[in-house]
Amino acid sequence: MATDEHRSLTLRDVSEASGVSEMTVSRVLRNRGDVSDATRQRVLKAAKELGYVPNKIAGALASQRVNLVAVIIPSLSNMVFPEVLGGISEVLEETDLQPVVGVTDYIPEKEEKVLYEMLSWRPSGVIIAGLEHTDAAKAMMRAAGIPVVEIMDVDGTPVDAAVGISHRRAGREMAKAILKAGYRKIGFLGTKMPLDHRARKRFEGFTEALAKGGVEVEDQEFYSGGSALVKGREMTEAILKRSPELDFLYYSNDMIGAGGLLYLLEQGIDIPGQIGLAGFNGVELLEGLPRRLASMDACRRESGRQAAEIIAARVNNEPTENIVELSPKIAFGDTLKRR
Amino acid sequence: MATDEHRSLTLRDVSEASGVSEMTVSRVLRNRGDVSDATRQRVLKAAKELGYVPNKIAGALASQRVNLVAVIIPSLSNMVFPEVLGGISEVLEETDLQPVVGVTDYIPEKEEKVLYEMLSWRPSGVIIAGLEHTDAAKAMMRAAGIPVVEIMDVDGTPVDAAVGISHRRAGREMAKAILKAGYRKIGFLGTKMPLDHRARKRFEGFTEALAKGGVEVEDQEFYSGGSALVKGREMTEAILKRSPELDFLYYSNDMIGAGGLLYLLEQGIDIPGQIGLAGFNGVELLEGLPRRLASMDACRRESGRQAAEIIAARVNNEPTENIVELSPKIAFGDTLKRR
DNA sequence: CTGAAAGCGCTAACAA
DNA sequence: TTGTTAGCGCTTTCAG
Repeated sequence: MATDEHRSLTLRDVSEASGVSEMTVSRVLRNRGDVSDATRQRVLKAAKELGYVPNKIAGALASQRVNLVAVIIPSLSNMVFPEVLGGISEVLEETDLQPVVGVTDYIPEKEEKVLYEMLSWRPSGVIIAGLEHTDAAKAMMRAAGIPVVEIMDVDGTPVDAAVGISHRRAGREMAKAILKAGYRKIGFLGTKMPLDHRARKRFEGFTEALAKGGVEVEDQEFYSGGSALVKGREMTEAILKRSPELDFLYYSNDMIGAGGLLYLLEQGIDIPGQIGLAGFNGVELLEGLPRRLASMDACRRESGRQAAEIIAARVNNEPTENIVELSPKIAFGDTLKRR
Repeated sequence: MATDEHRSLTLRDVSEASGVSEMTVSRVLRNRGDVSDATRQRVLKAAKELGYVPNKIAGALASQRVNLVAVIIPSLSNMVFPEVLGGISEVLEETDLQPVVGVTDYIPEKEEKVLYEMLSWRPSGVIIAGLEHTDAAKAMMRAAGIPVVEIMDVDGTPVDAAVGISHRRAGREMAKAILKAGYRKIGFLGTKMPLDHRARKRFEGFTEALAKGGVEVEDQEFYSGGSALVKGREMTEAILKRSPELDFLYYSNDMIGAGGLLYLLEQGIDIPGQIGLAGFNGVELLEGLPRRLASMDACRRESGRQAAEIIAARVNNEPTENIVELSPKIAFGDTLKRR
């Protein structure tokens, strides 16, 4: 009584079942080359009846082609990244390429590891968030000899190509809008995340533009972990207790901004008269709040789309732009006075 | 002047650079078998200097082992699924297995395609959301000869193993709690999604338990697409305009429930006195709203964890439970009277 | 239109 | 401790 050790079906099984050579079976299954309709039908029938699933590992090794695109992002729970992914999928679905996602949790070492792991499957391209990577990671990407698109930031030098917004500029423009609206006592609330380079760059652009207007950030508040909505409330309460003179609060993301907004409304504070608010990201999720928070769209979906398009073009040896800067627009909502 | 056609480094390159046989290089790189410390160092040095990244495709073909676990879920934008993924990663990180995510958009044909695509890479296991799949998909999973865990639902017959909550029971328990609190005129608001089997089962359990109490759902309202928060507002307004006698609204997810809550608070309606509310999922994101919506935890993270544990055990030929039913608890929050 | 032969880059199994 | 040999399942290439 032999143990029925499991073994996947192979081309050979289909070949034997259909009485056609492995080579021809392979051709049928890939729609390559000319095959008579009669044999094609026989092969298809046999493959279906057996329940044959081709082995891409063997196929990839033989053909030296892998239809995978490595997509490396910091987090899935941020809502921002699933949207980027949506843009990527949308475009890749029209090609024979497939995205494969890796998550870094904003940790450089983990990014390096994920990248290594993914490159070892020899993907056709890499889409990776941000321009900041370890030297080893950059070296790997350069050495891989495949198209690499860094997304969601263009403030820096990409390994190969980049698509995204300038966070420095985003910070500057929000600062200008705030000054123009007449606010002068400005507080900043954000994540305690030295590794979120994009948030840092926004802050830098923000303070720079304020400085040009002769204004400084009066007070700051940082958090990490926990429910962003709750943290937004708590931080807002804390910063206003400490600095009641503030007339504007700039939040590093919409979620904490929304928490702050809800808190201030409950306190009966006049928004945007007494205090103005703005966040960042243009999170659709927040439509439906009592007031629309001022924000700035980070062009997430579009970043994904364009990155995927660059990969797809490069895979076909078509020329592409190397740096695509997208322009986020300010949404004034109901929490930032318009001028 | 030869064109510098790109070619990945191979074991052979490392072998030549270090003067050690390919086999030994392979051993060093995989930490397998005994290798003298001297040669190990030489190999490591050579590999690092060259920037060698192993080719997992060849490795997998030769060893017939792939350390990938296919994870197939309906959507990434639902917040629910990233949390499941979190649980999976958490457990798999302690093994040498790696999750690979595929998304189906709730479309059975797409699920079938994604599954086929992933199985063709010969993963070590499959974790897939739900118990409803096309016959072809079920056949593929059975034929794959690898552990398969269906998650987030146990109302049905799994192909192999299942981990999750009973949505029928969840619906029943919420209905009982509502009746016990004294509400009698009940409205239901949900997604227009014939393919969301879990929402359907909750609804079935819900009406069943109401019926036992001699109560029927008085009115219903469905939506599709758009911002859930906004839809929650709109639907709530619509259903109450049509059926002002309602004293309880059961939402099929927390997001639309939150929209409804915000709307009703703005209308100055007494919650949970005049109208009670409940959602489903226990979304952390919503903490921080003016009131906490009554809800029911779907044990998302835990489902992910346990599914991953089953896969990991099976890969090592260890025995496991086949069906794990998790028990969601009602969170009464501030919108459902307690009795 | 179809088939046979020769690998793709690595590892299992065995030999030294 | 190290090396040799023979594939893994498929596709490329070249011959019918």
